Amino acid sequence: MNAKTEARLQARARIVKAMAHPTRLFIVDELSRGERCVCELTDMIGADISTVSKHLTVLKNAGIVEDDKRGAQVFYSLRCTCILDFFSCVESVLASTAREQLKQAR
Amino acid sequence: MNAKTEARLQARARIVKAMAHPTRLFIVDELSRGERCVCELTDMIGADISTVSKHLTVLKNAGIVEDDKRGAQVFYSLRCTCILDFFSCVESVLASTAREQLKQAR
DNA sequence: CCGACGCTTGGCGGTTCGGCCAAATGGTTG
DNA sequence: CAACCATTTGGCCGAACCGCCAAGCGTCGG
Repeated sequence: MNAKTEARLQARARIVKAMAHPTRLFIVDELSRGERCVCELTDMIGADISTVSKHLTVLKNAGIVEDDKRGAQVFYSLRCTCILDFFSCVESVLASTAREQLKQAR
Repeated sequence: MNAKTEARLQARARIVKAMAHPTRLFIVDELSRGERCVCELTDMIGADISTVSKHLTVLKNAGIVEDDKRGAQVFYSLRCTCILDFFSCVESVLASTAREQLKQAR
């Protein structure tokens, strides 16, 4: 495995890792319906605001969301709606697993 | 966030987490070209064989790959080629980030 | 200018991850 | 059966992750 391949894999892994958490998946899904400020997301998630803020930082560092300060509030939005394709990819795997388990049970 | 939503998010996160490592991304990419035994993958990756075996276990538990013992060897293959859509999703984000950075530089 | 609000940052404790080594398992061969 | 091969499993240890709390910082209203 050469250095170039390695670098590309790490770049990809950085994106995937940023998505690899239930709360962050929720945030991405929610932002797909429009921008939200931190407190709105915090209300929905029900965790400490600092926790949510850190999740948002992770997504921002991965280039998945962007922030927009307006007054005292910070609004987050998806930087690239193509990230939503992730969900259908994941659902395909889940569906395929479910199918397989049904077959086993029969 | 109700229990049902929570459960769905965790199911999704399990899949995404299983992909969230450079070596495992490599394995999935390699398996997209056909089944491989553990030693073949180990040669390409250049890590300890036990390390590779554990990565494969992670992918198997997530339902992404399946194993087939034939004699002393174990051949792994993708259980669901839809997982390859992941790569294009990730590449879209990377491309969009790259575009943005070019714009900044200008 | 002071207090309240919205958010981020630092830090701590606990859990999980990731790598290697060593040992165990299972299959094949002589 | 013994030696050997391919692979898995257990264990260790350092690194990374996650959640909360506390403190810091910019903004707004009075």
